Amino acid sequence: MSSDNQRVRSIDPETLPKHFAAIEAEKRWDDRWEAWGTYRYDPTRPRDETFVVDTPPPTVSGSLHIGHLFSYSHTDTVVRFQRMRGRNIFYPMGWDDNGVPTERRVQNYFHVRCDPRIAYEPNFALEPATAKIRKQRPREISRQNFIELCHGVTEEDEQAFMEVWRRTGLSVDWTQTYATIDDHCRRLAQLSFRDLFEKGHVYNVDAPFMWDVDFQMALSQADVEDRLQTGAFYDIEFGVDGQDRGFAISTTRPELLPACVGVTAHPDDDRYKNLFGKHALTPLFRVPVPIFPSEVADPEKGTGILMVCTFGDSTDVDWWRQEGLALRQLIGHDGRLVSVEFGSENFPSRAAESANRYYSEFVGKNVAQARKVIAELLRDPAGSATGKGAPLLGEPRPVEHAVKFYEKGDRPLEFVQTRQWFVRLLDKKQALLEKGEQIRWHPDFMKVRYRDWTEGLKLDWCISRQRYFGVPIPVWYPLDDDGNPDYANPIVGEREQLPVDPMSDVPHGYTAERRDQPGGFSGEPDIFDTWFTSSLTPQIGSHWEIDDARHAQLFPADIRPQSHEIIRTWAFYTIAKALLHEDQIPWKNVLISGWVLDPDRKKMSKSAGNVQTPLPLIDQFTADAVRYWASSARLGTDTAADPKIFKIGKRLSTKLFNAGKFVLSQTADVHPIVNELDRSFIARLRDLVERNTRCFEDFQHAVALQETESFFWTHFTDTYLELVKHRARAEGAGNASSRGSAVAALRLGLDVLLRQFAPFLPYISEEVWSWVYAEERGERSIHRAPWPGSEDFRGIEPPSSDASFDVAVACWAAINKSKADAEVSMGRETLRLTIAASPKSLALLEPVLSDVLAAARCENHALAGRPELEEGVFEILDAEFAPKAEKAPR
RNA sequence: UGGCACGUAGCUCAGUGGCAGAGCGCCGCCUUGACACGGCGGAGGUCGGCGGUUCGAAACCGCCCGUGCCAACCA
Repeated sequence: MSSDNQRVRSIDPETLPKHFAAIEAEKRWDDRWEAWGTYRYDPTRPRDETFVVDTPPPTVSGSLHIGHLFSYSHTDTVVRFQRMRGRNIFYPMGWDDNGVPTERRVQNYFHVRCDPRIAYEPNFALEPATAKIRKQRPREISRQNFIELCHGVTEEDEQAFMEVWRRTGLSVDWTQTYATIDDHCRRLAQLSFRDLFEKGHVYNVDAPFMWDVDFQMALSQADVEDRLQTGAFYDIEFGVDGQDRGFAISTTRPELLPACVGVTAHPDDDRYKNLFGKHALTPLFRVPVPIFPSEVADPEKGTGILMVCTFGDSTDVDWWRQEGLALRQLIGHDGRLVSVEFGSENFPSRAAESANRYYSEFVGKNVAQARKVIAELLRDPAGSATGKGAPLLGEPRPVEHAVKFYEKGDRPLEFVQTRQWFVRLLDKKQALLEKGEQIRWHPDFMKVRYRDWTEGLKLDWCISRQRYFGVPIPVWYPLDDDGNPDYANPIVGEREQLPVDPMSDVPHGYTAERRDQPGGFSGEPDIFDTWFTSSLTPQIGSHWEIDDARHAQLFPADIRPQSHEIIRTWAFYTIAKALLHEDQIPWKNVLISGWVLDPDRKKMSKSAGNVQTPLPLIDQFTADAVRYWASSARLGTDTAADPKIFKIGKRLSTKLFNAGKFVLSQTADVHPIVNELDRSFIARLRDLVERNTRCFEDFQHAVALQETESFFWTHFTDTYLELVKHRARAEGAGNASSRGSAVAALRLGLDVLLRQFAPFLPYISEEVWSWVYAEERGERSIHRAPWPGSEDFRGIEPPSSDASFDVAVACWAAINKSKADAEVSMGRETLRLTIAASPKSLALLEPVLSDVLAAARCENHALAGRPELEEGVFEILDAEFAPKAEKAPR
């Protein structure tokens, strides 16, 4: 070797540890990436170079589980690919701390209750409640002070969450972090409300609406789920007012009998036709109620005729509206029956005295208790509306039926008349559906969930919640001279004034003294539905209404990753907001990750008690290994948390470590890639890169991982590397070219494969990259290195035959099989053998034969043409292997 | 009740019209100089069932069965 030739940069394998010390390396790289600003967003670069992620803000009360890690890993894989393609990545993290879970935690932790009427107390601080304090009544504090306590508690959680994300290797730009309760987000949410108000998309109305009696708050359609419950049909005999006859209705809610306001049956039902226009008389309470026909009544169900109450379900509300029925609200906000006076104007009765006697047994009871009471009373013949015996006919018949519940609630919803704020959506279904079509959904079929939900929308979006920890609705109401609020003319906070808390801040044009005074103003005590803020995450990142230039850079986002169970909430509301504010789509692509299942294929969830937390898994298997498992799942596919898969990932990263050690410890002169086998390997590598690039562009990361892993194992370590390792080590002046070609191809192979793996296995790929490539390529982090492309293969001649690589591998495998059959090690020297194959195959073998023979350690060989053998098939004849050496020379 | 997805080797899953695949597990062998946290070789499948389209179906169509999810079913 002449001394003026340039040597490749190599490592001394002795300087590397025997095994990859993952935990140490993960920490080291996390620190360096942070110090280097590897994942920092650059606001000076143009939009078309920027890739924007609308990150899901995890709820910070509670803890992250492996399902979070799963879907966030998918996002990170996409992001790392795009970064290597040169895109300027905007990848923030958000914390969702609004909502009921945080509220409950703070109430318990400090033993406090929020009362929004109380004034803010500056410099307020509390210690966690002691046992002694807990025995006293909870301390009542202002909303702003309550929010500050929530902040304190959530900050600890945020730190813990950030630690998990860092150890997962998420390439988040932590300088862009937001929290849904912080000033910025409250301002954005209130700006959103103001914009919707100005555009006429929001309204408030006092009307019956879905209500959870435990949380004592209104709900939106998306908060509600059906649960199958066992109930019972009660057949109850009603009288006909002024006549001596009766009929039987069927109901599952007999306790609402005192709230009965009407009776209805199908207009074509011959049994009841003659009753329409007359009045029925309820048993026990003897209230006359109108009997009217309704198409909605099902003659097949129950007795075919039913009572309409205030309010058993949403159909009752419809009838109440359509028929102009009376309103007899018995169920209070707390779910207990309120006191009423039969014989009064709104509760007429033909027997007020007995009605009040009966009803006195209901007052203060909850629904379940009231049902028991009425079940007994209905057995009393004295209560009959017809005088023909007990009102209850027969025994209640058990029935399974769907009942609406708040998804976080324990008792069925009631319909209660309250004043709430709404966003008008029902008139915008078509536009919402069109926006859904403009967004690309991955996998595509998830779009159906959005479409079904949107088409099935029955109610406008109720956005007011009777809670404290959240974003206040920025509204005050003028009070007239009698002190009554003018809800039709609310005062909305001015843009520059936001964020405001109307319970402590004062509207423009008023002074604080005029709060709750006649002629003054009154603040809205409610807060927004948590989705009202969460639906703005793209705008929160882009600083909509605050920084127009930044908004133009970052909106709409490129991707929205999320899970499928919140398509009807988070995705739906975000699309709605972008539509209402700017007639835009909020993002170009939605990436839906599946659920993580436990080893028994059950959904992993807190309520099921089968959750796994990420850190122990990372400690045990390494972050790369856990990410490998996550990345191996396609979008939308539910996936079991399987230790077997983590182990495969760990094995892969070990293999990369070892292969890297081998390849980069080879020494040789810098030399072009010229040998046939080397060129055919590089041609294969080039195909891989092209396929993977297409996969990533189409969000098929799992396919890219599978392809890369399979190539790495099947075409690199198990074959190519074994076939050329002898040539790569061959000393001697005559070997400089072939040796240099082998080393160059090995190094290019490793280089490209590391970069193919980098989005999935950020730590091990960075580690191996740092040994040589970082300096050699002038890119200190692989995660900022360019994604491989044609420039990596420039100047390398294609192989003379596309088949060279396969032929070499097939021939070598045939020799290996003969060794396996002879039960000798693969490394055993082969004294002689005959390679039989078709003449064509032998011709193809010729340019790579020397590498095959070297790998087989074969000293003497013969070739035998066998036209009958299929092309590419090799048979080994007359193989003779050296006897086992006593001991290896080294 | 409707919609969507899924059903392929013992397990976990790839495979969108052309010879049924991978990893794990299993069996046998090999300590070779990157790696025993390794390597080589092997066994193992009627692709849920039935019918259809096609020269050809695991794949496309229809029906059925099973599993999961979503939505509905509230008198």
